[in-house]
Amino acid sequence: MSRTSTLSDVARRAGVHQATASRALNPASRHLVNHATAERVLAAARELGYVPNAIARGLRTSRTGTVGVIIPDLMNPLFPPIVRGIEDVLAQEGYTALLANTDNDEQRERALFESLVTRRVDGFIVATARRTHPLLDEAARRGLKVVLVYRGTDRTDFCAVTADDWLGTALATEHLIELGHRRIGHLAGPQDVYTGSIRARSFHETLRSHDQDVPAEHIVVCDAYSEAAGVSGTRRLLDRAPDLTAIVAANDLLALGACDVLRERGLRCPDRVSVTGFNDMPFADKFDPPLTTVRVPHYDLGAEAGRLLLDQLTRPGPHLTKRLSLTPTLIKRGSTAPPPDG
Amino acid sequence: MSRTSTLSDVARRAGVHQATASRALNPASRHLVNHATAERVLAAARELGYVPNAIARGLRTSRTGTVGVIIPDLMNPLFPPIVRGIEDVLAQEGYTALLANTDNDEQRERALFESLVTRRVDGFIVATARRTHPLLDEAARRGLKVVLVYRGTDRTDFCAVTADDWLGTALATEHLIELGHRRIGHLAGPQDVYTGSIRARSFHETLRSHDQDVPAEHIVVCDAYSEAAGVSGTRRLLDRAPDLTAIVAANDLLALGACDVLRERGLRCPDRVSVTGFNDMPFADKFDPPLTTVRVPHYDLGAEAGRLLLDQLTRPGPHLTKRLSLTPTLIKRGSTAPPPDG
DNA sequence: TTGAAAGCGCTAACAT
DNA sequence: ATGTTAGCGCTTTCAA
Repeated sequence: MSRTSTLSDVARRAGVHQATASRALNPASRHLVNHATAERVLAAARELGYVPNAIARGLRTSRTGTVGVIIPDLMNPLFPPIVRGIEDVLAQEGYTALLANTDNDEQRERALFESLVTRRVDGFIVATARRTHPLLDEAARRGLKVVLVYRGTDRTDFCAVTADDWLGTALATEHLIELGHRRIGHLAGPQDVYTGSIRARSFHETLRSHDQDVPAEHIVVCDAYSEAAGVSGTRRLLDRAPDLTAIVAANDLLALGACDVLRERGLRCPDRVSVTGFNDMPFADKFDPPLTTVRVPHYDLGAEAGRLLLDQLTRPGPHLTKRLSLTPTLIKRGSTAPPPDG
Repeated sequence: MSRTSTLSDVARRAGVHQATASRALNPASRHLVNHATAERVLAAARELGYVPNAIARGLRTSRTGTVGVIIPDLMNPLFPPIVRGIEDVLAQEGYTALLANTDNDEQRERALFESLVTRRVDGFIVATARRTHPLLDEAARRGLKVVLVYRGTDRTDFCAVTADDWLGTALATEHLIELGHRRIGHLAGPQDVYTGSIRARSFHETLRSHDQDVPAEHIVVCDAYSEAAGVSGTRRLLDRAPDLTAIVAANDLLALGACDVLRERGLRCPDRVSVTGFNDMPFADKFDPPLTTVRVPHYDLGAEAGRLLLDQLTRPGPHLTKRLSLTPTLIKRGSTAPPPDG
């Protein structure tokens, strides 16, 4: 392998000036070049195996055609579809997503964010937002273009695409009420995360609006959206309120943890205790029992977030702050049934 | 927000020349600078919120500190842990992974590959390899640094980290033999993919070495590693060989498809037909029935691949082609049991 | 220990 | 329709 060829190599071979070669190679400026000349340049480029250098172009144009996508945890199966939605939409305009997986670790997140800023991404899509989040504050301070996806934040100056978490939780809770449950508990997500707090409030309000009391011991806050957190949360919940006949979990992983504990304590699901999840993660229908859950259009969440960001990137001038909320659906499966004493 | 500040802004504020500022800011060359001066520069940088421009640096040094990671399908839960392993190792040396998700689409793969080459990544980790693969040929022609992970290829000039697929399949097959099965079928993966072909051959050889015949109709080749492909593959398999008492699936998704068909046909698993998977994907233990499968150390696969690539990137001179194989383990769960006629 | 100067590969304003 | 020129922000010889 010799040195990789550059624009001026192509220009020389085509017998034109560098600038002409540049114009010919760039679809947007090709019309400025004589057709025959352009052909010659294209041919030369092909012959030399010329690959444009995005680094050099980025330095010159100060646009890199990249977008930083910050994800809390790629192992959580709800995020890959969001990523795919983002990628598909961005690709339509020639943008590439640079994925950053923070693993729910603030250190890591800072480092990755820094690295993306250093790489001069044109914008960010953030799925790690907490209700108050230093990272977002700094992004705003730096004037970066940011769109939130899946999780909102307390600030109102960011575009965001979220699921209607309030509605989703209400659907799950009302489903249980309709089945006849009167002692329903809630495995809440972390309360510094928007989804965690809004789902908890929706649970509470929905029960209240159906004239059910919500004793404090019926709500337990988990410290992460993971199966392990669901296990310890459910243990606490059942220790305090052993007579619950149903549990609304703030997401599927927590619900899975709940099922683990029910099994461990010999409380059959759904015969003795019903469980609902949230997200309809892949294979939720394959579990034992199949999980009743709230389906969120994750792909579309990603796609819409991508569109919102593209809007900011491609349209000049100031922008409205748009907040989009997509509607979830209740998926009834085997993990919910009427209460035993129903 | 004013313009983002550059090295010369920092230099001016610290009252030194740009070059000095550069040296001070760069850990590797900091020792060339008077300690007090360096402090001044650092302070100035902090005050200005200076963020080095990786684009400019990359243009100058022709090293971007990035690695392209090409994944067939992020929705397949086996890949996220591989990615995490890669990222963790690369991060140790300051490299960043740029993820490219091809969605098993060759067009997409070409486009993403092109885009990564254009972005001048320093190397590639490829998990999409087929046994013969134009992409790899071109990468070799261009002299790119490439390490394969999870899937090998027919070429012998690439470093690769794979699981011992032969052993894994043998473990699963022998487990069924030991349970007493005498009519075992195989849901093979795509035969143009290394894992698909080696697992199929291992299945075949393992049965032969236990003096079992392998009629052609006991092996069905699926055209993808997906649940849907598993469904249609299993239908074909059972249509041809309805008396099978066990199925070795080439991966978990195919196994899931097999279970779907068994359920649809009223053949209870494992009572009537046992099923094994491959990979031990997340939540495989939660399925109904819990899936007996072969656990592969995915994270370590990724980590080792990262190390191999780092080696090529950071050590000068020519390199040996290393091929690493990691050992899988059989995980026995509820989807396997003695045959009904046992 | 620091400064001067060149140049990585490209695009875009300006000139012809 | 094409060429000239300057410069994006940085690192790195070379010179002082």
